[in-house]
Amino acid sequence: MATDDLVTRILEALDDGDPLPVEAIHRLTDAADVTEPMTIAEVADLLGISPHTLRYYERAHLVEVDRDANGHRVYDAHTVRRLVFLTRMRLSGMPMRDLQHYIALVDAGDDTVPERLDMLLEHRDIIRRKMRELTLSLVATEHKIATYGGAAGPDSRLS
Amino acid sequence: MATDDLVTRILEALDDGDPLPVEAIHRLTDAADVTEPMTIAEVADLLGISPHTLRYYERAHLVEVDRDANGHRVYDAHTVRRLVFLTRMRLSGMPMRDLQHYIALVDAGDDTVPERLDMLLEHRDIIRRKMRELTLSLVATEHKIATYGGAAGPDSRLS
DNA sequence: GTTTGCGTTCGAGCGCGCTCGAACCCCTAG
DNA sequence: CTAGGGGTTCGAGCGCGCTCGAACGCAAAC
Repeated sequence: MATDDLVTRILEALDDGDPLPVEAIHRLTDAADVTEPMTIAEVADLLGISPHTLRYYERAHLVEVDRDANGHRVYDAHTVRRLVFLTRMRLSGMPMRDLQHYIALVDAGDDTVPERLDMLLEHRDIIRRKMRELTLSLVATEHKIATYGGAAGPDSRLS
Repeated sequence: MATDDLVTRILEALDDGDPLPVEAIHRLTDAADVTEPMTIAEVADLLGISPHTLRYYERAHLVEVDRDANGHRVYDAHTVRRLVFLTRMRLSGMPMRDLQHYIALVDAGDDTVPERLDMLLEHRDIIRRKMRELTLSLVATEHKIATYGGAAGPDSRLS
């Protein structure tokens, strides 16, 4: 139900033409139902990042990952969910430093929930700000496209 | 009139709560009426970047800037407008490489308009994609905020 | 039995976009 | 006269987030 709600809101938010939100939505929903342990290649594929990066995240103490008898990494559902979260935060620009801090708080127990909440609120504002900046750039870009595409008027040499 | 149109569309686009689009809109509109030559400090201030970065952009051949009798940079309206454009493109993630290419095309004359248009179209798509990614991250972040803020349920230890 | 493929660890390297420091110059104010 | 403030050039350095290569291990396929 929570997932349904999420997807609904996402679909509402994606009012523009839809080149490829599909993959992203898959990442969101599919990841939620992960139940089987996964290999590094599978997780990398799911998240759209490289195995190198996954190992790097582990070295950075963002996740702990068990090994099988051969010493190969085994990603359980909990770890995968954390990685989905981390990947999304990275994608929206949260620095590694902050994620390391956040994860340290998570691992430190429930007492740190207020601070985590603060971080999330701040990050939410940062995302909103970025979206505003992008909107501005988008409008400017579209304006320039219209200028070039329509009448290549006196503005054409401005930039 | 073009500016009015732009601002109108920007205001429409900014439907969310408005912490600080003001400064950005100022950058857009104010920059359009630049008529006096400016110093490097003034331009840096206008664009919200450092004089160091402005010199760096010049070294990278994104702009050419005249000097006064003392060898100090003098930014004319044309150059400032180009820098406004460049800054916006940088802010929306266009790499230096691409901007260098774009500017080379601009300086190469009108024959390159189609290629420039292609670049702009591609960049527009990239911006849209980024906005979709940000939307997803925003929804996820808000969801987590709601979870933490409301009932710190069984999800609280997930991440 | 050897090749192929996927994994491991470790440390080094890289590309990007600035960012800075040093040494210098010129103008103006006190 | 001198001190301060803002500018100049040049090259080097940095922080970030990966990204890669080397050397190795194990296991299934031929």
